[in-house]
Formats: sequence, structure tokens, C-alpha cells
Amino acid sequence: MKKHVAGQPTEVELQILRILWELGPSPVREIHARLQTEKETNYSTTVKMLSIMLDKGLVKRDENAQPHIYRPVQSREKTGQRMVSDLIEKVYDGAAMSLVLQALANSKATPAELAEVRRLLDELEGQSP
Amino acid sequence: MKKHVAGQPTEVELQILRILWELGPSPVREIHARLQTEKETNYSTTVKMLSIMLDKGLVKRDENAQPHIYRPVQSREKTGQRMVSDLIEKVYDGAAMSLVLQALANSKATPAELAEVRRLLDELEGQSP
DNA sequence: TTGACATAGCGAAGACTTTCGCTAATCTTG
DNA sequence: CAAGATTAGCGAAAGTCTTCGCTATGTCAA
Repeated sequence: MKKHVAGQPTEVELQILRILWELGPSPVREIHARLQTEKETNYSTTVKMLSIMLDKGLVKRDENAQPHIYRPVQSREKTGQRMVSDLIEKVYDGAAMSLVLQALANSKATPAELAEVRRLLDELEGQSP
Repeated sequence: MKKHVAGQPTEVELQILRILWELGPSPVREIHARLQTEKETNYSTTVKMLSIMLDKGLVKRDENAQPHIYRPVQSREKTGQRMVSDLIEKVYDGAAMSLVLQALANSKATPAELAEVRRLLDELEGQSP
């Protein structure tokens, strides 16, 4: 047997995770239905992917329920956090701020959202100095 | 032959790009020297990777120079921008602000950096309202 | 020029990801 | 309960990415 311990979710795994984040706990049938709106893969493939993700610990499932119900192990936020950290490490050499500035400049934020960033900023500045 | 048109840079490609961003245009020898400080792959591997990256258009090279000199086609900023957009798309469904907040909260920013974010924020808020 | 050494490139192997055909198990309904 | 439909799972194939052995080419000094 192999290791199969989770690193970063792969492309397809992420597609499936996103669907789970949107739908909440769901049976394969539903997941696959959504997946088909973005790509044309077989039902079998979806089942297989889910089982791999189960191995990796990316999802859990309730086997008592009939159609088994799958749900993500990590929240979108947690997963995003990991991936962001990874990206920062790999591209920006750990300089998170570059990424913040870039994402900020890139985004079409609403005033309310900008206010929230400002609030967080106040908080951060209030700590060290 | 195959397509080999560039999508996102892969793991190793990114490692090499990062080295090129740091060192500037360099011959394989130098790139490989740096690479060896993080992993233990053969010189051949580095050459091969570079040639693949050349195919994909991730790097260019000066063949007149002897040791050919390689340089990145895209800046770290541009590349980061693409990858961030991709991440935002794939994980946050386009909600960039979530990522900004997350990266910001995660970072150990200096006061100077925070000030810069604030500056950008002022600028952004000065536009729409 | 030639030997020694540095540089470039090919093609194939190994690892991982994604895909699916086909079989097995489970569920429904007449 | 049996036939048909739905759901689960295996194992192998196809596609990518990464690695490197080996060959070819180029450079330089004796």
C-alpha cells in the first residue's frame, strides 16, 4: 500500500471540495450532478475521487446513511488558509504582504469590505506598537 | 508532439522560477546550484526542466551566450497575480476579500507594511464613494 | 588536433492524478 | 422473492510531472 497522506488538494479534489462547501453534506449523486455542470466525467470517476479523498482524509462519510453522505473535513476557510500559506511560501518567499497588496489591488471590494480590512488593520496596528 | 501550453507553473517549475526571480538571468549551472540547496536532483533534471519551461513559454534564453542564459518571461508579480486569481477562483469562488483578510490576519507584517496597506486602502476608498 | 571537461538534449522510467469499464452489493417495487 | 435500478468499489489505462542515464555538442588548453 501507499502513503496517500494529504498534501495540497489536487485540481479535481478541489472542485469536489468546493461543491461540498456549497451544498453541505451530500451523497455522491448530488456531488456528481454539480460536477457535471463544469465537466463531463463519468459517475464512476466521481465515486473514485471521493474514495481517494476519503483515503487522504479530505472528506468523511456517513456509511450508515444509505446513499452514503460525504462531507468535507476542513472548512473552506481552513483549506484556503493552507493554500494561501503555501502560495505565499512558494511564490513570495514568505512575504505575505506582497500578496495582500496584490489581492487587495485586484479585488473589486465594496466599501463595507474595505471597512472591514481597515478594522483588521487597526487591530493589527494596535498590537505591536 | 504535444500541446504543452502553459497553465499554472507546476511545483518544480515554480521552484526554478523563484530562483530566477532572485538571481536574475542565469545559466543552468547557477540555477542548479541554488536548486541543490533545497533538493537533491541531478543536473540533467534541471536542464530538462528548463527546456520544458522553455516550451511552455515560462522562460526565455539567450542562445548566443555560451552557457545559455535563462530568464523568466513573467515577473514574480505577474505570476503571483495569476496564481492568486486562480486560487481565489478555485477556493473562494471569486470572493477576493476573504483571501485578503486571511492573508492579512496570517501575516507578521511590520508597521511600515501595514501603513502601506492603509495607504492603498485610502486610495481605494477614495475612488468609488 | 586532441583529450578533458562543461553544457545541451533525447527518450524512457517512475510517481502521481484522473478516468472509466466492469463487477458487486444494496434498494425498490410488483 | 425476483427483476431492474441505484450505489459502491476494484483494477487497470491514460495523462502529467519529475527524474535521470546516456549521447552529442561545444570549449579550451597543451
